[in-house]
Amino acid sequence: MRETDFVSGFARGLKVIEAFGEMHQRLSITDAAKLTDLDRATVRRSLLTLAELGYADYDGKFFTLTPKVLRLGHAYLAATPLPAILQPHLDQLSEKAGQSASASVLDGTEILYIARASQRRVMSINLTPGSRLPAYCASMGRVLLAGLPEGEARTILARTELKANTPRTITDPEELIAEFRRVRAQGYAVIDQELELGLCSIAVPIENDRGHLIAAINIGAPAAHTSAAEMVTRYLPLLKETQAALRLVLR
Amino acid sequence: MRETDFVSGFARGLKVIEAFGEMHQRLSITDAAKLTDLDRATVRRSLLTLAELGYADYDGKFFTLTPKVLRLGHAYLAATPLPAILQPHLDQLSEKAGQSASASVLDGTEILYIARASQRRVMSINLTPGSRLPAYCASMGRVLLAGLPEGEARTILARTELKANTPRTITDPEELIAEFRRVRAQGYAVIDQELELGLCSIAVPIENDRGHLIAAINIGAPAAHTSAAEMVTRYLPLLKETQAALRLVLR
DNA sequence: TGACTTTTGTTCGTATATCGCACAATATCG
DNA sequence: CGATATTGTGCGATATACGAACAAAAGTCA
Repeated sequence: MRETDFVSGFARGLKVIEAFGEMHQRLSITDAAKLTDLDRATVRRSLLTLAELGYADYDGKFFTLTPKVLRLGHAYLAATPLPAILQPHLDQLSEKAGQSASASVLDGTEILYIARASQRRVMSINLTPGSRLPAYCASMGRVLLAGLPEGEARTILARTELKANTPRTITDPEELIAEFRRVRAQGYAVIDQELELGLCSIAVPIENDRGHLIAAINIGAPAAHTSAAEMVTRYLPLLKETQAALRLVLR
Repeated sequence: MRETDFVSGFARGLKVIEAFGEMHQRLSITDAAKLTDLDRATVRRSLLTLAELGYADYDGKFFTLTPKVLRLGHAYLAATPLPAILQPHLDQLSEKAGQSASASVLDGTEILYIARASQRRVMSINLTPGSRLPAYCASMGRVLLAGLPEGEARTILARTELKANTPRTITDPEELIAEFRRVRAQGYAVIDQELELGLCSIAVPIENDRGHLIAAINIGAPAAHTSAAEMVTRYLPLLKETQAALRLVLR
């Protein structure tokens, strides 16, 4: 690609949109400039453009995103067949297990939920398609990272802020790499309250008919209800069953 | 706003992202140019920019969006407090009713799901936050349109493609306006299989403590399970209860 | 309160990058 | 293989980004 085939104004604008997130529903021009590391004048133009197009509101001081930006993200969910294919399988799985079932893909250092069948809400976090969690401490993340060449997994870990969400969280890169090997060998990953106290989950990889890893699915359950050890005996067969069914329909 | 405060390269790029959707998971440069009505060279630069940034994949012929674009849309869901505030109320509502409960806002001619507590999947369509439905034939859409000044509602209807999804769908603008008046008077809207055969739903408006309409919530149920008439007696009290609870916590 | 400092928003001229056109190259198909 | 459609490229005209300077608030402290 040539230098001139890159629209930097567009790239800058996308960076500005991403500056809104988690902790930043309202951004002043200066806030956004700091977060994006762009010039204030440039950020201002991007924000005014967003406002003009209806993607943002402006009260003269702060900018806020409008629901219209969901059109952008949703273009993916609507356009890609994967979530739609997975959904009914997750529904079935969730029903049989009596617990929430989800599917995710890897995006950088995070896993990204692309479909979910939720039973009762047990986590403090509200997960929906589009939600993200750090890969290193999530069961689906372990499975997805384990499916990568070890060098790539290391690179991703190096870029991750490995923080201990609970006392049980593994934060040592070497320990994680060892865990990935175990996951690869046994074909599933179990997380015992590493993300949130009281929450266990088990995940298996989803491959297409050519054996290429494309996603992961999991079942999450309250630790009070199912111990980490029980997760395997109780839910692994169901996950394997879904995994096998999906391998046949995914190209 | 001055002419020069608008970054057209950014606006064009966003238009290109939106070209992906529903029926368009894979777009060639020419496809995208036709859909966006932009010059091929321009679209090509935008697409290559998206690919360079990891928002799209390019196989030399077709572009596809990657999950990364969900970051953009999700910036809204993560940044705005409304979905997070609504979610637990919808969970409760859904549990009490034993049916799916959702919340949406109006975006142009469509309603946009911002939160959802789903029970079993009864619709052929898979709805998640970010999903859209035409406003004129959805219960929440009726409520949201009924909350607008009649002139605005007419304008939106004029921009809508009023198609009969089922034999029961109301497609006559005047009939719809009359229905909006009824909805406004009675404080709720019922849809009897206008969107999809076999599906009924009932919606109420959600106002903040200043009485300003900001969203709508609904309950959907299979027509086989609950007739349209039963929807009111069975679910309206629950919806009213949630509506009252939300009025107290929304500013 | 009022003068001073700091932060934030806006404007402007200019160097530079992007747009869109026309043409060239390549792929697709009968 | 020729016809048609699609994609890639060079170039002049135009629009945008940059950085600094200015204006306007907001904060600070005596």
